[in-house]
Amino acid sequence: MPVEMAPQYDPKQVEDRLYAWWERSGFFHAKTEDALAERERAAREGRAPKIFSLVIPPPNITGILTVGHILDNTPQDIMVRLRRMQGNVTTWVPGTDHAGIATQSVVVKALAKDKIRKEDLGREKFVEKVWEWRNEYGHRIIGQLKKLGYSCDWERTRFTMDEGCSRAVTEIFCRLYEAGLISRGDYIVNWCPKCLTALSDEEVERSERSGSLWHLRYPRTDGSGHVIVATTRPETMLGDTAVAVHPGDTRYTGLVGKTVTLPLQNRPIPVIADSYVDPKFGTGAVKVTPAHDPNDFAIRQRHPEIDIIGVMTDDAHMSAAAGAAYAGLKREECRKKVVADLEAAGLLEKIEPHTLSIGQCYRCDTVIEPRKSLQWYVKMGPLAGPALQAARTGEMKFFPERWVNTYTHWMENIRDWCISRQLWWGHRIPVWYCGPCGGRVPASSLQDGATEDRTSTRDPRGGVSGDRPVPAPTGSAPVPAGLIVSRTPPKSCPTCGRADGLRQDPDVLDTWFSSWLWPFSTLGWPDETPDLKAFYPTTWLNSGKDILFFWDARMIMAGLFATGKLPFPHLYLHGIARDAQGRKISKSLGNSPDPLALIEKYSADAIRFGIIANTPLGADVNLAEKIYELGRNFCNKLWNASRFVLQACEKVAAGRRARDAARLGAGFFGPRAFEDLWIRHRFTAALSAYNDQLNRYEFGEAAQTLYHFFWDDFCDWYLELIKPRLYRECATDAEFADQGAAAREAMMLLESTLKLLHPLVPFVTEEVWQHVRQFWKEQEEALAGAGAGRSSPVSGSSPAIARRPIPDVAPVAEAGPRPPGPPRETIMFGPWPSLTDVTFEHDPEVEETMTRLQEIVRGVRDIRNKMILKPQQPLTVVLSAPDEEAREMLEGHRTLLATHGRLDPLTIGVKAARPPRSATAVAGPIEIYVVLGDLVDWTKERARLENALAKARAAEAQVSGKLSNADFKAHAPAAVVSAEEARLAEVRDQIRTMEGSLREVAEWGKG
RNA sequence: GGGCGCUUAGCUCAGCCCGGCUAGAGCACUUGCUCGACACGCAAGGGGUCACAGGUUCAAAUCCUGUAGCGCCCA
Repeated sequence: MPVEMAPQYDPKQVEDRLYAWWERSGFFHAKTEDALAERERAAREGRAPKIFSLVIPPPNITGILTVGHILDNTPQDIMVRLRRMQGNVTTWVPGTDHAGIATQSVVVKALAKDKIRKEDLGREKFVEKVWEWRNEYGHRIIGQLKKLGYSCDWERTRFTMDEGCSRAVTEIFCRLYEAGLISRGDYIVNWCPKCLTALSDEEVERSERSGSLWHLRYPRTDGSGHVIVATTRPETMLGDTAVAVHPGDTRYTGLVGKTVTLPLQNRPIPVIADSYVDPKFGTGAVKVTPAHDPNDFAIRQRHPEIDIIGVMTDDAHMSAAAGAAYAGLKREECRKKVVADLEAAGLLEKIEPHTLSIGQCYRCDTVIEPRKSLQWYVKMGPLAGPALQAARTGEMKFFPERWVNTYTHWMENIRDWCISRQLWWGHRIPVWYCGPCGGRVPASSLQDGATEDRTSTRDPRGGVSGDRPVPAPTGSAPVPAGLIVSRTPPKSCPTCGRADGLRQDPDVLDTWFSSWLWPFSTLGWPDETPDLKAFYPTTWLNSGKDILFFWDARMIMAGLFATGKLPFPHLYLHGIARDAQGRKISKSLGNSPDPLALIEKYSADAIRFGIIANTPLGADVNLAEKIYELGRNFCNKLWNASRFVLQACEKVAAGRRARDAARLGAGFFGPRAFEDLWIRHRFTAALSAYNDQLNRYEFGEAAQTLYHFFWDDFCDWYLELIKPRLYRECATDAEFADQGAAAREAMMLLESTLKLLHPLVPFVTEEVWQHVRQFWKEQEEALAGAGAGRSSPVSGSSPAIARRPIPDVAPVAEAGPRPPGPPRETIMFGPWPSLTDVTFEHDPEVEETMTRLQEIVRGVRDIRNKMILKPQQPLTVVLSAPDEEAREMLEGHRTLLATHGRLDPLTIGVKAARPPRSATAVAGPIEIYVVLGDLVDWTKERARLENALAKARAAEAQVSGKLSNADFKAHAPAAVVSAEEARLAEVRDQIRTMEGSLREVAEWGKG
C-alpha cells in the first residue's frame, strides 16, 4: 500500500484527534509510584533523580485564552515534552485560580441582568451562585489550553478554592499567625471605591497624570494673617486635622503650636512641625489629612495628638463628616464645589499646573482612594530574609539573570502585605470573635495553646520542618483582643466558654494568598502526601515578568517558610505580548487577537512555532500575524519532506524486494556516502546546540537552530543530494546497496529530527510519526509475505537502523494493556537522540569540504541566473584547483558537482587555463569558468565581475590593513595572524583571477 | 528621585556576558523557475558608516565613560 499523504498538510484533520488520543491513553500522567521509585533508585545510585515537575501559572476562571497564555504556556510544554522524551518522570500540574475580585464582579454583573443585587441574596446564596457560575464557565480556559496541545497532567488539576488548597490557606494563615507574622491593624490602605475592597500595594498601578496644585489660604485663628497650603486634592481639606511645616523652616517658626481655622468647616486645627515636609515644595506648609493620605497618616503616627477624620464613604462619596453642604457628593463633584466655595470666600490663592502620580486599581482602573481601615497584614521582613539569601547564594537562579536585581531590590524594601479583602468570594479569614467576652481574650492564650479549646497544636515558630533558619516570632504583632485564630470553626470561646457569641471575620483573603502556596498546595501540603514527596520541590517555574512580585517572589517566601525548601530552583521570566505596533496586548485596546481563530487559520503547531521562534529570552514579543505564517510554512515543509522520504523509501524497499528477497540482509547496505556523513555531522552539531539552548531556556534560539538544520541542511541540500541515489534504476548489487544506504540514512535522520521537533510542534510530528510507523509495519508485512523470517529490507540488522525494531509496537488503534516501559506507539516518549550514540559524530573535515562544494555550486548557479540561462541547460565548466590535493578533492566529488550544478562536460585540472568566452567565479582557491560562447551577455558578466571584485578589494584592504600593522602581528594570537595571512593570499588570488577575466571581458565586449 | 532594559538591513529581531570569521535570520524587495516532496515551494541576488561622542586595545557591534531618544519597574 503506497504512502498516502496529501501534498499539503491539513492540521484540522490531525490536532483534535491526536490530542484526544494522547489524553485518553494517559500519556500526560505521571504515576506517583514511578517518581518515588525513581527517587529511591537515584538515591541508591548517588545521582540526581530524573524527575521533572512544574506547576502551571493558574489561569483565572473568568478568563478566556489570550495570546499571553500561549506565550506563557508554550515554553512550559516544550520543557515538559523534552524532559519526558529524555526519560524523566514528568508532571505538569494544571489548575485554575478563583480570582476573588474578578470573579465576584463578573457574577455581580450577571445577576444585575436579572435585577438581582448580591445583598438581596445574602452572602451564602451569593457564594453558591458564584460556585454555580464557576462550575459552568470556570473550565473554559482548560479546554482552550488543550487546543494548543499542552501536555498537562490533567488528573492532577487543582483549583485554588478546592478543599485541599483551601486547607493549605487556612494552615498557612495559622502558622504565620503563630509565628507572629500576621496582625490586624487600623492603617491607611489602598481602597478601590468600585470593587469596595482594600488592595495590596502591588495591586495598585501608579501613573503620572497632569493635574493642578491648588494654593489655599488657611486663616490663623488669632486673626494675624494666614498660612498658604498647597494641595493636589482640595476636596480632602474637609478632613484636615493639622497643618505641618518643616521644623527647620524659619518662615514658620512662630507658627508651630498655634492653630489655624480650617475654612468651610470652621474648625481650629494645629500647626505642627514634622521633618517629612519638604520646605521647597509649594509654600513649605502642607495640609494634613490623616484619613485620606498615606503620608499624612504617617505624620499622625508621629503626632498622635492630632485628630483623624474620614470624610468619605466606601464608594468615594462625601460622608456626613464632610459637612451638610458636601455630604453625598462624589469626590470629583466635591472638589469643584470646595474650590468654588473657597474662591467665593477669597481663600483660593492660585492654581498651578502640576504633574502628580495617581494609583489605579489593577482590575478595574478606578482611582484608588487611600482610606483608613481595619485590615489584616502579613509581616514580610522575616519571610524575605531566607528568600533573599537563596538568591544571593545562587541557589535560586533567575533566567534571564538580571532579574535577580529587581527581585533583590523588592525583597530588601519589602513592605507588609495587606491580605484582607472585603469580598464574599474567596477564602474566609479563619478568625472568630467572641462577642460576649469582647476584648478580654488575652493574647498569650492564643499564642501558647494554654486554653482548653486551643487554636493551635503546631510549633509556634511556624512549623518549619526543613533545615532552614526559621523567622523568629517578633512578638510585636498586635493581637487584637477577643479574637480566635483557628484551623476549624471553634465550638465555643476559649475564654468565656460561651458558644452563642462567636462570629467569623467577614473578610476573605487576597487571591494571591492562595496562589503563593500553589507549588505545594497542589501536591497535597500541609499533608506529607506521596505526591508532595514525589514531585516537590518542582523543577522550575515559568511566569510573566509582570507577576514577579505578585506571585513568584511570594511563592519563594511561602515555600521556604512552609516547607523549608525552595519551591523551584529555576525561575524563568518571559516578556509580555505586544502587537505589531509594539503596544501591550490588552482588552481595553482591543488589540488582542482571538487565539482560537488563529488556531483555526494556522494550526496550533504554527502558533506555537511562530511564537517560540520569535521569542527572545526575557524580552517582549511582537506578535504580528506574520509570525504564524512562518510556523505554518515550517509545518508544511516538515510534512512534505517526510512525505518525500517515506515515498522514496517505499519505492526503494519495493525495488529491493523485487530484486532478490533471499539476499536482503545486513550485507545488502552500502557504506555511507559523503553526504550521509555530512548530514550526520550537521545533525550532531544541531542537536548539541539545541540541547544547550533548551537547558538554558533559550527557546527562540533553539527553534531557529532546528529550523535551519531541517530546512537548509536536511531539505535543501541533503535530500537534493540523495535524490539521484534514490531515483536511480539499480542493476547491480552495489547499486542496490548504495540506494539502500541512502534510504536508511534519510529515514533515520528524519525520525531523529521528528523527535527533536516534537516539543516545538507536537501535532505534526506525531502525525508524521504515525505514518512512519505505518511504513515500517507494511515493510514487515511485505517481507513476511515475501519470505518468512527475513529482516526488513531497510531496518535490517545494520546497526544504524536496528535501533528501533518495528514489530513489537501496538498499532495506534489498539487499546488494551501496554507492555512495561514507555509506550512506543507515540513519539511522545522518545527516546531522545543521544549525542553519545556512535552513529552520530562530528566530522569537521567533511563539513569543510561540503562548504567548498556548496560555494562552487552556488557560483555556477549565480552565473546561470545572471545570464538568464535555463536551469536545465547543461553548462560546460572548467574548475581550476590550486594544487593536486584540491584537484583530487574535486575529482572525488565530480558526480555531486556535475549533478547539482548541471555541469556537462566538467573539466577539472590543476591551475587550468581560462577557456575562451567564459564567465568566472571563485570559491576560495578554486576558480570556476563557465564556458558560454555565444550564450553570454558580456555587459552582465562585466557588472557581475565588477561587483564581486569590489567586494574582494574591500576585503583585501581590510585584511592587508590589519597585517601591515606591526603591533597586530606582535600582539594578536598566532592563529589569528596566520588565518588573516591565509585569507589575504586567497583574496589576492581571487582578485588576480577576476581582474584577468575582466580584462578579457572588455576585449570580448569590443569584439 | 532610584533601578533595569532597549537603540544593528525597509519591518521584527539574533549576535554583546567571554573583543578577532565576509555582522546573521524571518518577513518585505529584485531576478529566474509549474524539473518526479513542498508555490505554505525552489534557485540566485541586492540591502546595514551596528543611536551618537569619547576612551581602553594590535583589534570594538562586542569592554569602559558620557550624551540623546524610547520602554518598563520601584519610590
